[in-house]
Formats: sequence, structure tokens, C-alpha cells
Amino acid sequence: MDGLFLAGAEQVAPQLLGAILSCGDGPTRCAGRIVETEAYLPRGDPASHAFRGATARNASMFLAGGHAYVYRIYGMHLCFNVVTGEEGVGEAVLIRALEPLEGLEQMAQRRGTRSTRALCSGPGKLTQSLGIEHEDDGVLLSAGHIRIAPGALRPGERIAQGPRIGVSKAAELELRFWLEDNAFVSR
DNA sequence: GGAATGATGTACT
DNA sequence: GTACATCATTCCG
Repeated sequence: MDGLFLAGAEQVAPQLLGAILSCGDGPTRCAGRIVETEAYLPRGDPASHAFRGATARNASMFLAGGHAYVYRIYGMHLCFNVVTGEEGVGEAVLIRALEPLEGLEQMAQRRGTRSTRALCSGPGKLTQSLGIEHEDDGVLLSAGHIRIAPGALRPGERIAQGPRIGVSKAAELELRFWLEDNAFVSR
């Protein structure tokens, strides 16, 4: 699946739907199926952190495709992205929601809830559930404890596309992708 | 140095 | 539906 990440974010985002994102090994392993993503483009996308060039915060967004970009938002939440494209370009796919598959008890403990639907149905929730830390920013996904494995769409599943959420700029771009009617999509 | 601003989540009305 | 917690980063002067 590594080669996939060298394509553009707009191509990678829908292709990640159905793939398995996991964190940790052994008894602490948690995993979920990706059901919602958003693309952030390398050029002409003022909503992207990379829009004004590389800074200390977004440096890992300019690594080669297949690295993680983890950043803190609103002073309290972490968001996890998969960097895409060639090194130096600056594009990524935000993972917005997962359908929990493994480590449900660990996730519930980290999140402090008993609701399975509330575990990973949002970018901040899934980083907390999986135990992703700010130190994971810039790690190579194929080599570290955070991994993405290929997955497939289930029979009858359809990909939906629409405007991104929470962005105040470029709101007209339809760069959010999700699995239609999936109960674990955010909102 | 100071002010504004988030790729959010939760609680409350 | 609205309010707000909470702070690193960024931008402006």
C-alpha cells in the first residue's frame, strides 16, 4: 500500500476508505476501518496548513508520502493525517473517522465513554482512542507502531463526496469523502 | 510583544 | 441550535 501514498491527496483520500488504521502491538493494539477522509491540496487550497509554505509546525507535511502529520488543534485535540505526494510538495489526507474494530475496551477507557459510536467518529476522537501522540508527528507509517493496511469496500458500500468540515476557507471544494450510510462517520 | 485564530468536542438551552 | 474550554502557532507592528 506504500506506493499509493505517492499519488495526490485528492486521489488518495477516497482510496483510503475501507483501509485499516492500527496503533500499537499485542494486547494494546487498537484498530479501525477508515470511513471518512479529507484531502488538503498542495496548491490553491487556502484551508491547507501547507498553503503558506513550510513552518516548524507543518514541516512533516512536506515529507514524502507515507509519513504521519500529527498536529494539535484548538489547544487540546490532536489530528492525524497521512502525508501524500512527493517529498517537498506539502499535501495530506486527514483521517476524520474510523469504524472501531480491535481494542474496543482500550479505546473506551482512553475516551471515557461506553458508546462505541463515540469512540472514533471525529478526528480528535480517533487520535485519543488509538493513543496517537504529538510525538508521532513525522513518523514513517510503514516502519512505526502506527500502520495502515489495505482494506476493501463491502458489497453495496458507496463513496460519498462533499465539502470539508470546520474550514472557513475554500468551503466550496468538495474534498471530503465518506462511506455512505456508515454509522461511524462524524456528525 | 501582542492579538487572533483554528482541519474539535462536549455540555447545555 | 449556541457557548465555550484552552493554547500553540502565526501574523502583524
